[in-house]
Amino acid sequence: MRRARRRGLAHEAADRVREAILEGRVPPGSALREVELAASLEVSRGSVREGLAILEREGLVRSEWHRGTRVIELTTDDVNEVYAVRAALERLATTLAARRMTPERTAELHTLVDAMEQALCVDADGPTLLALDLAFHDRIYDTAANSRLTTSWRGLRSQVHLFQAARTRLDRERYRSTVVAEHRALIRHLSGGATDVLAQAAEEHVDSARRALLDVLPGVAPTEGAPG
Amino acid sequence: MRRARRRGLAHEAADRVREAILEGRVPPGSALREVELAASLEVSRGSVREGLAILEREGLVRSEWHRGTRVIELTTDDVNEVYAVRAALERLATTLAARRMTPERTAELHTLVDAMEQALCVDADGPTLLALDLAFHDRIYDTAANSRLTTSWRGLRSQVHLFQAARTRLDRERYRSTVVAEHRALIRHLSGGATDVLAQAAEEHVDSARRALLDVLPGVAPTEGAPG
DNA sequence: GAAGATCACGATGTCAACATCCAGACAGTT
DNA sequence: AACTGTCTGGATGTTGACATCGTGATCTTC
Repeated sequence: MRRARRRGLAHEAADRVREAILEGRVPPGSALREVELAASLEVSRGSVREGLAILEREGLVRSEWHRGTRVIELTTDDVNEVYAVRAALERLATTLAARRMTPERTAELHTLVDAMEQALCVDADGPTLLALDLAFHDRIYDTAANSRLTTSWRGLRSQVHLFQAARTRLDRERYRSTVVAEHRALIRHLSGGATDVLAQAAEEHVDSARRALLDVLPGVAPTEGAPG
Repeated sequence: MRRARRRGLAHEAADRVREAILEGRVPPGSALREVELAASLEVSRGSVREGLAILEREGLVRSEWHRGTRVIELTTDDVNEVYAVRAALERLATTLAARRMTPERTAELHTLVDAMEQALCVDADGPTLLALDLAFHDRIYDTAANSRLTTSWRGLRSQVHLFQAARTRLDRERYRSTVVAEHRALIRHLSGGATDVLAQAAEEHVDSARRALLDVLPGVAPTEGAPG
C-alpha cells in the first residue's frame, strides 16, 4: 500500500490558493497578502507563508524581499520560455517512458484519451478536458520513473496548467479538434516507434501547443519566431 | 546597474548550510536538526526552516512530515537520474545560447577555460577547478536567457556540484585530463557548428561525466547501461 | 521469548506578537 | 516645476512559546 502521508497546513493552504489561481478567481498580477489569506483560510501567517513558498517553487507566484508575492503575469515571453523547457522535459520523459512501456500502461493512456473523446461528445467544460490532458502527461512522467525529472515537471506543471486554461477559453475549437488525435499519435510512437521519431513527436506536440497559444494571446503578432 | 537586493536570513542560512554540505563537512544521510542549526547560525528556527525549504528546492536535502530533513544520499540511481535530466537541460541551454552568442561571450568562456588550464598547472585543489567548471555552464544558461530554464538548472545544480565534488576526489586524474579539452570543444560547437551536432555534443559532455562518476563510485558494477 | 500496548522524550508543526522594511503622499528647497 | 528628504500606513521578516507528532525503550501479556 501507498503510504497515506499527512502533509501539514502549508500544503493544504498551497492547494487552496493554487486552485483559486488556476480557476481564474485570482487574476494574474494580483497581490497575495499573507494576513488576508491567513484570515480567509483560517490558518496562521506562518503556514500561509510556507504555502506561498511552495507555489513559488511551482512558478505560479513570484515573491520579492519585503514586497510581497504576486501571481505571475502571462506574457508571450513567458509562454515561449515555459514551452521551450517543457519540450525538453517531454522529450526526455517520453524517451525514458518508452523503455518501460507495458501493455497495461498503454491501456491506461488509451483510457485517458477515451475519456477525452467522451468529454468532447458530452460537450464538457474546459477544465475537465484539461485535467485529462495533464493527467495523460503525468502518467508519462510516472512511467519514466525519474524523480528529478518529475520534480522539474512539477516546477513547470502549474504554469502549463495556467497557460492551457487560457487556451481552452480563447482557442476552444482548435484545441478540441486536435487533442485526441495528437495524444493517440503519442501513444502510437510510445509503444512502437524508433526513439528519435518519438523524441521529435514529443517536442512537436509541445511546440504546437505553444504556437496555438501564441496565436490566440491578446496584444501580440501571431506566431513569432524563436522559442525560449 | 544590477539591483543589489537583500535576501533575508533564510537565504543566508541556506548559503551556510549548503556550503557545509558541499564541502563535505555534513556527510550524506545525516540529519539537519532545526534547533541545532538555529543555535549554531544564531538565527531563529523559523529562518532555519525557511532556509532548509530552499535547500529542498535545490534537491540537496529531503524533508518528511514530522521526521525532519536529511542530506540526500549518493546512490548510482541518483547519479543516473540527475545526469539524465541535466543532459536534457544542457541540450536546450546550448541550443538557445548558440543563437545569442557574441564574440564577447565567447571570449568570456575562453577566459574561464584558460583559468582552468592555469589551475591545472598550479596544481590547484578540486574545489577551485570545479567552481570554474560550474561557472562555465552557468554562463551558458545566462546567455540562453530563459528564466525557467535557469530555475530548472538551479534545482539540479547543487546536486551536480555534490556529485562532481565526489568525482574530483575519487577520479582526480581522469577529470583533470579531460576538462579543458571537452569545454574547448563545447565553445567551438557553440560559436560555429550546426544545431544538431551542438545538441549532441552537449548531451555527450554530460553523459561522459555520468559514466566517469559511475565508474568510480564505490560498491557498484562499473558503467551500467541505461541512464534515468 | 516474542508480539503488541504504553509511555516518555525529542523533534517538528503551528501560532501570535514584535521588529523591520517598502511605497506613496506630502512638504521644503533650488 | 523638478528634485529631495521626511513621514506614515501597511505590508513582510523574524522571533520564541505552545501544540502535535514520531521513535525507541519499557512493560504487559500470551
